[in-house]
Amino acid sequence: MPWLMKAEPDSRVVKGKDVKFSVDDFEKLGVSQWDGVRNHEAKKIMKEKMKLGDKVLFYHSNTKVPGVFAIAEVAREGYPDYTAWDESHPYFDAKTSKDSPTWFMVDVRFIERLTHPPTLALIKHLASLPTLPDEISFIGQGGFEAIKAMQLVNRGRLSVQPVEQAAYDAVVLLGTQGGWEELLPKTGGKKQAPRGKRKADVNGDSEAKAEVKPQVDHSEPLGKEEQRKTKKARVVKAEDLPVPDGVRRSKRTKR
DNA sequence: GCCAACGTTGGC
DNA sequence: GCCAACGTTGGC
Repeated sequence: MPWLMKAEPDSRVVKGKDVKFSVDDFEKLGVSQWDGVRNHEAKKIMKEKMKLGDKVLFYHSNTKVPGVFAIAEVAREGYPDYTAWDESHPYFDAKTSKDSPTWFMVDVRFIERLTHPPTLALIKHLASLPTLPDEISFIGQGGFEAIKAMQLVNRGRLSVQPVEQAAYDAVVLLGTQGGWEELLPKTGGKKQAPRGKRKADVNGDSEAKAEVKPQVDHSEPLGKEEQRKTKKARVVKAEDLPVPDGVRRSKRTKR
């Protein structure tokens, strides 16, 4: 089964380290570890569901133009995300032990860029249409329906999510063929549908991009622990495994 | 076990 | 930078 994985292409500093990972970074790296995911549902997918060779839509999130920028594939199946044990790491989790790892990751291999990266705006727009537009009839009715059902549209916050084969095929076709640009409302238009008010929504105004997000203090022995942290995937090169001598091979800061 | 408060995600 | 959505926490 294909998957969609989100990464943040813009710089964002966590615990003094930049956690950005863009399609450019990915292409240069070739194979990346998908570490830093701190959400149990996403973890479960990586630990148990993703299989060698499965295709992946590489998605840019929390950025100016969110969308699918490349395709990739699973290069190594789930194994413990050791970054959770490194206290200097942005996504250190004091509650996990090496004896029973809580967090898992996979390795993902870059395959190729999409020449017409399907944007979230496009995907949402298509999802809102009653019928398949002629301009993109090449995705077929099945592809159209599958896009409507994408979790990306219906469930924004999961950073690793399953994608139906038909949706994967349609997104790749859109990204390869293009021809959908005119379908979108012109720039400047804020087109988002009004969102419903929740009765008791409190928002502690969290970050703005590029802001240094204070790392959660794990020093306290109490509580319900790790479950709360949902961190976006941050990725390091596969060769950058924990090595005894601590040789730093990557120029990207990590741990 | 319900549900209000809280904190994070992530689009805009 | 703002704030809706939504997962999680914790009081009761």
